Amino acid sequence: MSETAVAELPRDFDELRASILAQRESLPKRIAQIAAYALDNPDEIAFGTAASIAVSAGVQPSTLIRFAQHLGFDGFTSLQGVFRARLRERNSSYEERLNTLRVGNGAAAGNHRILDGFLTASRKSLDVMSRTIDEATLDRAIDVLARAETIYILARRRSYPVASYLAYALGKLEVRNQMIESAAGLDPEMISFATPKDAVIVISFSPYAPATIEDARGLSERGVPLVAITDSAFSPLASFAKLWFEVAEADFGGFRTLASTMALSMALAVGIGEARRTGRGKGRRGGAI
Amino acid sequence: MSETAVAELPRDFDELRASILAQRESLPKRIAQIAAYALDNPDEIAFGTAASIAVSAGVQPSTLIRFAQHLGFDGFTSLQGVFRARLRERNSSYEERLNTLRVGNGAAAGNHRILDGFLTASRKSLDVMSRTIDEATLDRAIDVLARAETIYILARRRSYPVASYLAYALGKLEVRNQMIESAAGLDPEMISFATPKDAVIVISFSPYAPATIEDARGLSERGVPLVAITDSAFSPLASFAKLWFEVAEADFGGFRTLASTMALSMALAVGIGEARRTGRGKGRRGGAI
DNA sequence: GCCGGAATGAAATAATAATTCCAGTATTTC
DNA sequence: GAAATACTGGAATTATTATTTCATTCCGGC
Repeated sequence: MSETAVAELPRDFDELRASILAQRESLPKRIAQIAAYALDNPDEIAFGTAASIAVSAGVQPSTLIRFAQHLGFDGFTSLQGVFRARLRERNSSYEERLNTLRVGNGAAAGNHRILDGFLTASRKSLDVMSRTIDEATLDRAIDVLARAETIYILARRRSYPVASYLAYALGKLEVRNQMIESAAGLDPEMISFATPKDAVIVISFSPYAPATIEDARGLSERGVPLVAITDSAFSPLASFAKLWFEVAEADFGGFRTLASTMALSMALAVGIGEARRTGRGKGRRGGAI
Repeated sequence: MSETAVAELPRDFDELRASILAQRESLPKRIAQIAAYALDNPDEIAFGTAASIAVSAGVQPSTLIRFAQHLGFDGFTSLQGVFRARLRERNSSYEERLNTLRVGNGAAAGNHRILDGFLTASRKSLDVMSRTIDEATLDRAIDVLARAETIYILARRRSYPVASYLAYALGKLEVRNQMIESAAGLDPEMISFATPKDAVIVISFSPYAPATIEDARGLSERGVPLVAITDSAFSPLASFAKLWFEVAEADFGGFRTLASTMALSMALAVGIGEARRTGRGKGRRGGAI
């Protein structure tokens, strides 16, 4: 009953692990059994019910509760919370930081905070892309684009900077490309030049520029291969582009970064360049699909 | 009540995702709302309870169950199972990937390696900026720019995407700005409008675009305050800009990233917006459209 | 070999969460 | 424009799951 030197309760998984290891000698047999099981099968603890875990670890449910209480928790549920937090933590370590970096507060360090916010948001975007990018899509996109006679680039508003970078990089790599800009009002003619032998890179994020969507749809209907970069499976682009990347950019103060979109674009450009140089995409059809 | 042709139920997350996408057009409003939420916050679904998810997605718990049934599951619990399975699997595959990245630095698939290179280079650039940015310069630059009647933006070639982003962001923030583009050949006139009451953001990296340097020099000589973003103290811009940032972008395969330049630009834009809103930038708030 | 205290197992209970039901409201169809 | 149908919100109900309780067993000291 009395606080038998339970110290403080572990707040995260590492602390919990350390706590278990520290007292493993002095634990009762069944508790030790659960402790070993927990460290070996953390996912089971995170997802299972007290009963199911008990069965698979060969103890009674009540033992699980006693185990949790031994560690200083008030029940199985809060112990389980730590195991779950461990799984989500991989994703959300930046969230916390971004939340503490609100734009408005703190007059003195305000500007530095803002920069810090964008740096953090950019890093987060990059990390998310590291984890979620689909290699197969990347390979196929580069394959399709490397085969194209002319690559049309279609992006407006917030995505326009990416388009201009792509045009620059592809130009440097001597890949023929054509930006479709809205300024001059020549878009319809430009678009009419595109054939199924060409390809389009289209970039648009919510709220989608209507002109971009319509142009993309038109091109798609005429059989021009489309590679889209967009932000969700619900994007209109996702519905009619054969190949599309989902890019989740973090934001700060309502302004989303372009960090991972940019990195992806650079990779596309260089990948296309490589494919052309090594002949992977030239006239040879029937490679990888 | 009868089995209304619900097809087969998704066994893993990818199938589930595909299933959602396939019918997204025909889903009822609230169901679609949950569908979007689920694809955006899969972790919430994996760990939350029906009630907690319902609150955070802004629907009723019963809607969640209807959503699950729409997809062919017999209830929320079995739907949740798919989200949990994904989390377990993703976890192991993420660790796998990290390992292969460390090990097979050269042998890995070409295109993925390229993307990875740009992601890494971008991260590195951000880290460098975190460490080296000069707060005082940032504060002063934002102060100067917030006072300007019109902000002129001057950047070409590789830096042009940054300029176009700045123009977009400042526009959003209702800060009057004017890009100086080379295309139309109107630059001289545009530049002639600038007065010491305005300010210029000029961005250029080695090899510096001659036109940018000349324009910047001209503006500087006419007393227009200059804020420069460039890559070294030896840059010509550093010599005649009162305020300048040194930005060291990492590169991959000879292509430098724009990650930290972009982050800095976003911070400048938002910082200017903040300064205007809070009146820090003198009294000229009416200057914007 | 017996006693006291901790540890354990098993079942009862309390808490929590999923599901169902129904009334009211939109939306479609004829 | 009316009827039918589908959708939604909210509370009631049922199921599941964590926790508590208590009788029993185990184990070291006298």
